Amino acid sequence: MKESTFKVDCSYCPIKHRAVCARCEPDELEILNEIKYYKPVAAGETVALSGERVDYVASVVSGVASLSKSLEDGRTQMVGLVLPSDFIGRPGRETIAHDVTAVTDLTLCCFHRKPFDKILEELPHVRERLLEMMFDEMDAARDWMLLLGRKTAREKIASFLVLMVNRSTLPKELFIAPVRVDLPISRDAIANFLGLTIETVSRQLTALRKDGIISLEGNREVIIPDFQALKDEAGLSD
Amino acid sequence: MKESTFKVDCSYCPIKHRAVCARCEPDELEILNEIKYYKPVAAGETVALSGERVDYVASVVSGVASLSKSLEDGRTQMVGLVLPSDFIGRPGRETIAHDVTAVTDLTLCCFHRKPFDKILEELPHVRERLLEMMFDEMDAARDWMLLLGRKTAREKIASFLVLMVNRSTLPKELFIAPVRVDLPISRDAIANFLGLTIETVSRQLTALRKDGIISLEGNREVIIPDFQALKDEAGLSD
DNA sequence: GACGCGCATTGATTTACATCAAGGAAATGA
DNA sequence: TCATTTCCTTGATGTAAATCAATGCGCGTC
Repeated sequence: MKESTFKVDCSYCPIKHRAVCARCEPDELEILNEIKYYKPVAAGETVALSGERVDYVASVVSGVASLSKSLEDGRTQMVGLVLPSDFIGRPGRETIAHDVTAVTDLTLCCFHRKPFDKILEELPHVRERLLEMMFDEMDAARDWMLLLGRKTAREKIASFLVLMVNRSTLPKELFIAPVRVDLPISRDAIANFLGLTIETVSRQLTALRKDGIISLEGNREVIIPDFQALKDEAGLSD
Repeated sequence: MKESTFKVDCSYCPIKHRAVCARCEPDELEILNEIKYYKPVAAGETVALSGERVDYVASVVSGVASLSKSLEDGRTQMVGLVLPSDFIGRPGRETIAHDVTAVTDLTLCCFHRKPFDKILEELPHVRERLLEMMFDEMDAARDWMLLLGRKTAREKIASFLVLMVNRSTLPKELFIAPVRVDLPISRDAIANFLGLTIETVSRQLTALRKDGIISLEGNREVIIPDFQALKDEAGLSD
């Protein structure tokens, strides 16, 4: 099966200010451009499986992907939510230790792994930016550990909504109530993200609704009349 | 209060093969050496607090430290266990987002932060190694998220013991049963690490003992007659 | 329009772990 | 030596979330 892949010019790239290439000079972009190709992935499709060989690393240009790990009996935990500009893959290693799945339709800006490893040695701006992104990801992971280990179901849901708002809304928009967010993932995926069951997610969402903290429009849209009230429910620290 | 700090020659450094400086050439070590100082920290002391300014980054030469985050009401989650050769701090940023505490007496090999940031730009081997260490830490964090979100108390305890064995025992020694481990942290710290209470930790340890998976000698030493049996209890994947 | 299918909600019940409450054992110190 | 403290274990009880089990709702298909 031939994969449909193609190349695109960087100048109109929507993630050029945040992705791993954000700090690059034009000549550096030119070098990256030579090992790059775009790759669409349909919602629901597997991008890579744990332990599997992957011969590229990539930036997410558009769409949402999830990183997850499972126990043999099927219990699954999402260990990362990958949004546009985020980086997928591990340079210098052929395999990854988690599954990567397209949650929505996805556009990846892929770099062949071996030449990318070489570029990492040669282009300081790529390496610098990647290191910074890893530190940010590590901080987010630590916040998530606090959530998974110590927060109640209600706090988990509230934290999740706060995260969704922060990642999809400009800071200044937060002052214009009500805030609206479109949830990018299903109840089931939220449950896997928060270390809960789908039933608990559903119950806590309706509980927050009954308490007037949020209101729901359809299954995917959440309206938040008072963002501070929601943050208070989240136990702070995100 | 004057801090007691001092400098030490790198050639006998016990962590020189794994720390952030592991890939350095002699001339690079020389440069690092100029901004470095040793710093002892007593068990129980705080190394740094969340949000606080820290003017150094450091490698742990000996001892164990913990990274933790708390909610306002006191619930605490350990988000990292820092062992010898591990790196503490965030280059390029003045503050960190978690508390760092000395679990045992600690020896830190500190680098003044600002010159270290500069060195990171200039010495590719440091940057390279740091990036690799961050990826490893990220993988470990993801394993931990799976544990926190989806494992039972018994699996958590077993996973913790497996981790302790893997970090303190050479692979080939695992074939010589029984394996012995010294737990570096108290029950209370284990509870904070695993997202449990101290009582549950205690109960699960005695349950594993009664089932013949482990035996306990004093409060800190664990003997594992059959390491594979313990791994089976851990739900695999560590 | 009726059927099936995939998601989400809601209710009843169970259970794993937390919380509350006592004690025991080893370390520290007068 | 006996307090005192610190750390750990064990037991009784409570509870938050899981599990089990219907039911509802939108949506595409025949």
